[in-house]
Amino acid sequence: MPRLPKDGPASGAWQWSRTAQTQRALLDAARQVFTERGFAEASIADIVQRAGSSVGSLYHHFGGKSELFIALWQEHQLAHEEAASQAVADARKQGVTDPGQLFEAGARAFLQGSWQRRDLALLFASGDAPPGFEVLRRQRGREWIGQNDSLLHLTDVPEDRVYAAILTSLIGEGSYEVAGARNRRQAESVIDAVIEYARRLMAAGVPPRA
Amino acid sequence: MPRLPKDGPASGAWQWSRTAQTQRALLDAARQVFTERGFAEASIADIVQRAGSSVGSLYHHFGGKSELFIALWQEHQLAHEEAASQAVADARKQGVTDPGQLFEAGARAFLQGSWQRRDLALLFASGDAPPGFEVLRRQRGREWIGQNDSLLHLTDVPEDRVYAAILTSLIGEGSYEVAGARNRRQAESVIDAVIEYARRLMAAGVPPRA
DNA sequence: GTCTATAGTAAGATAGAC
DNA sequence: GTCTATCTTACTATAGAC
Repeated sequence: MPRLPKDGPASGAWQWSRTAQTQRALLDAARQVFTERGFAEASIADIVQRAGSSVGSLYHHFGGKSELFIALWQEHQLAHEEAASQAVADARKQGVTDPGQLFEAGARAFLQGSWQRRDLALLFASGDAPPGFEVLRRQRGREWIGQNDSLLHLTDVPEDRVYAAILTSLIGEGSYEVAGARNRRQAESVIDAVIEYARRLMAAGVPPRA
Repeated sequence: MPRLPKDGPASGAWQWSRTAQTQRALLDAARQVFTERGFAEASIADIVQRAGSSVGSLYHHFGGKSELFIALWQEHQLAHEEAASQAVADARKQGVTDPGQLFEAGARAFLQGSWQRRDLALLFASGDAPPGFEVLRRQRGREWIGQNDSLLHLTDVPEDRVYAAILTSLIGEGSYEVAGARNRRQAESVIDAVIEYARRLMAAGVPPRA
């Protein structure tokens, strides 16, 4: 089923590179197939078929099934984090200075993003992912906590790692439960609960050292 | 390389079934290979070779690579939970009645188990596992919380699920960090930190409902 | 530089003899 | 119950058209 060359760039309005189009088509198809069937069950053939592309193309642009999955995650993650950063910036503009409240604003925006784009949030929290993905998630989560909760000067000592890891997994688990909510109202209720737990955790800072 | 039938149950002392021996050999080999190379990278051929068994035997007893992995996890999990239950029972005998303190005793025993058997704890927290494993973990974690923290009557409403999920992932992440500690002293220090965070989380019970 | 078609390879799964 | 031989699937690599 070859594409028709007739349908090419007629009106000079868009000379978007062919590359960008192909990558977008593959990412969109990947989103469909991965969210429907999970990572392991998804087949490359299925993805490229829906994208109207080819196996070789996928390997050319992304390097493989795993890398395509990770690219999809990075896109999702970026949207999440931008929303959170924006929310923090807005709060700052309105005069909020308390780090706890700023973190809360960011976390709330982050979790609301999990409700929009539920499909992806559930996928990435399902554990059905390529080898090494969990490591990436942990790294990213730790970096994110480090940025947002700038009050804490997190180092590489285990006690700090535990704090960051637990805050991250709290947000992560919350994200999963939000995505699984039945309706918007329920999602908001879950978000409130998650924020409350985060507040408790941060209340007294890191525990005293030896 | 066929096994010699000569070496059978000579002195009637042990009539352990052949089945039990084979399963043990496969589980032991699986522990070695999975902890060394992870789930995805591990090959069935490698496992059966180290076990002195065969591919067909593995499929006969366990059903496949994934099921073998899960059987290994269940064994590990059982040991963890028995240690925790024992610790709770001991605390009760010594007159402790406060649910928070009882939970703490169980959680501490659980985390100490992650330090012994570090290899398995790291494996199961690495995310490199068969499809569906994450679902099993969540289920088991939720059941465990439900048993141990009997003060809370957890139901299936999202707010309760969040609480259970977060407490579970707190213990899970803690378990991972404990297993990655450099020495016993450091592990104890991490355990203290995790217990402290759990205490904060449980301090005020579940959040108020609408 | 971009993509298609196709062959190669590795490994998990299965069937059937013993 | 155990094991070998075989099958199937899907990732990987490559040659060459446009």
